[in-house]
Amino acid sequence: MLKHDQSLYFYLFTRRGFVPARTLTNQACAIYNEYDNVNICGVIRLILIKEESALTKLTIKDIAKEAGVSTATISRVLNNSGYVSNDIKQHVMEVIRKLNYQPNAIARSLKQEKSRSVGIVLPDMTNPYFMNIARAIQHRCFQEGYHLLFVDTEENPDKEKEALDFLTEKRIEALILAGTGGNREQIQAISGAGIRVILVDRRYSNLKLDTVAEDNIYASKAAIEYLIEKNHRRIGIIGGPQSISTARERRQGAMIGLEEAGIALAPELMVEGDYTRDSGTDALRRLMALPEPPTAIFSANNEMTFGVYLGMQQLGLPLDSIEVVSFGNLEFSSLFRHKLSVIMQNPHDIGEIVGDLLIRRLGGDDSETENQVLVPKLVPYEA
Amino acid sequence: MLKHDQSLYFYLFTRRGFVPARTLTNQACAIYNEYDNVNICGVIRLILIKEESALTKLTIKDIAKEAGVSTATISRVLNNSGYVSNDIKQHVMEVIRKLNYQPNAIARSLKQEKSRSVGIVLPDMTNPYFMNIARAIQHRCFQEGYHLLFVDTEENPDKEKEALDFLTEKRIEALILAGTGGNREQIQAISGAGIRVILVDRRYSNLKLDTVAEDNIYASKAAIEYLIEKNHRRIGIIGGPQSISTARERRQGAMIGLEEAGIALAPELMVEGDYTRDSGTDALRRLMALPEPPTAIFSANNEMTFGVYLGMQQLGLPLDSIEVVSFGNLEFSSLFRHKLSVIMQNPHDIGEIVGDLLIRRLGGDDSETENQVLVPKLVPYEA
DNA sequence: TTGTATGCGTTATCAT
DNA sequence: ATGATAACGCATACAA
Repeated sequence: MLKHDQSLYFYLFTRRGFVPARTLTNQACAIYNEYDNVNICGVIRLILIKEESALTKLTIKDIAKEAGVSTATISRVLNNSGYVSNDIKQHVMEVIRKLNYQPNAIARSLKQEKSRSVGIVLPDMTNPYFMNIARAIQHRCFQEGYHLLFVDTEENPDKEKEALDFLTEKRIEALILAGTGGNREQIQAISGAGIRVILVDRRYSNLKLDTVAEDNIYASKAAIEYLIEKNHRRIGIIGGPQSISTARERRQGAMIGLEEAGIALAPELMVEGDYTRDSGTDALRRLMALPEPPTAIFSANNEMTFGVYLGMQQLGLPLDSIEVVSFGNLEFSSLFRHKLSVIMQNPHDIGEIVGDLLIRRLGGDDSETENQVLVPKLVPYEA
Repeated sequence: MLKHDQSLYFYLFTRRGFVPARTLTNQACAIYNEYDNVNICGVIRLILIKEESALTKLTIKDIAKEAGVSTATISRVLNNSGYVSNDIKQHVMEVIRKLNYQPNAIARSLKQEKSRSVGIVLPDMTNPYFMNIARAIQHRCFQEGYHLLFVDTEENPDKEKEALDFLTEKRIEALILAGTGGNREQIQAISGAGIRVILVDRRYSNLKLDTVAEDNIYASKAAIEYLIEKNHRRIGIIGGPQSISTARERRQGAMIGLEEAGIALAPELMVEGDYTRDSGTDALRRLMALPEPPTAIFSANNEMTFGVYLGMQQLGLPLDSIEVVSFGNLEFSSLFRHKLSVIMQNPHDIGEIVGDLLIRRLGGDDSETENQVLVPKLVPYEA
């Protein structure tokens, strides 16, 4: 129950006007407590009543009237623009605070023809890799007064198309895209319309767009070299969907590694998954069913690798019976004593680079398209 | 280079008007190729030029002029509202398609006084638990024409406050909140302003708001009972930050479990972490340093549990030397043969329930505040 | 069935 | 230094 001696505020702002809370009778307290039938303390109750109907509904006109000045002046105060005397400024700010006014960002956007929003289109919102990228970007955007409109395409080009339409209707000023591989024309069109597009993680050949991605070819090659150095000769390669650039590059890097070592490519050792867990399990089964199964595996992403281990378990194979090198961070690898080495990616760094580039581009930097490459490190398991 | 016989489209839509691409001379091709100095194939180039400057800049007036009707008619076609003859409708849609017009969602929002946006405030964007919730909600929202404005508070009440201010300025129609525990007044105010608030995962006592959360007390009690049944008597309890409702409830449930079994609460066995990995490692160290260390541990979330295992490794303890029950999904648990049981949470289900409730509320459902509770299941490890 | 005109809440241009 | 007012792009009440 509200007890009047608990009040930290001097006034209750009710529909009947201001009531000095310190002088409230217990009876009055009872009435306010009835108000919405919740038992909460005085401070909260006070604010509950005060805010009611205010927040969100007030316009610059209300403030102007209350402050006895024009809307232009209010606007100038809000934006720190033009001249406005200190007295009036103080007074206006006081009124704004008192009435708890918040400017309408939608109207502002319309007038300024600037949405101050950035679209970010990702293939999987639940994947910490992408969300670590996203978080770093958001952090930077928020600082600069931009906000992110997220859409998850679930690797589906049709959803991606919907997402892109949606975002352009929202008049995003820039687009961050880890694409499905489709919708090239639309992406090109968006870029052509003056919306800055930054590709992240995944490239589009033939599209001249800012890109921040990892050197998949180099890292995959290094992974194969590592396995060869450990005397493996039959290496299973579990690749991803070839519509995605990272999968193509990782496959290519692996092949280069084998080639340079003078090891003939064995087609039966190259299987294509779709970056999902199940496809990893399936790939392992196929590999182990070969007359001469591999002694080591290179897997193009972490989900498939997880599937590989689940597969080993299902087949009754010891988890260290096969040496594995996998792209992507695998949390549990630090707990394993198994033969699992990972190619650590840097989602946070990628996000920061994208964020910086984004802010630069939004700031009007029209210089040549950039192509930033990060080199992920191979982390061998500790024996 | 663009070769004119590669063209799949009949026309190039340039600033000089339509140019039939099939009749382009090689010289003309060279010119177009110079256009932005990118070597791409004819089809993409075509679209590049076509879209340039169009998308995003056109207004309803342009369409009206081009179609020879009034803006009102265009609006009616766009919204399927009011009467409009079939002929005109067809014609207008054709013009829209031809010019690639997309309505300005910002202007529409201002006019309709509906942002069609929903704020979602989460403590950690990189946590798959929350993102699984978010994804289900987003899915539903997208279907219904709403979009989500995400903000990550990083468990910081100050950032949360900023986020809430930001979102109300964007005139969100509803707010989904997994809160830090602070900002009660502001949350109450938002609700009071007619913005529907739905709490998810974490409750706020005294705030009468729709809530969808898990039965942490029940599940924690069950966890303790499970351990007791396995003859553990010294059970370490690693709790989370008590400002967060889930942490309070999990602690309370554990205590109830012990009490009902007639086991005295040993204060030295109850340590408080902060839901982070490091704090889990730290907690384990403290527990194992006791004169009489626990034989089992109940951990209030998955991150801390991971820390616990890292700690065991650091201390040189076998990972199965201590029986553990942990809240939250731990991916690797399915690969472990260790004594790790988990309380599986249902983020996707939570998201779906929130999504349904949200759409109902946005549809004007003003019925009594709802309090939905999901019961997470204890999944014992397989010996 | 279609068109005209007004206003949504701002900002910015022009006066004063 | 401050105020009046015209847009921004769209939806809608009202006229025709």
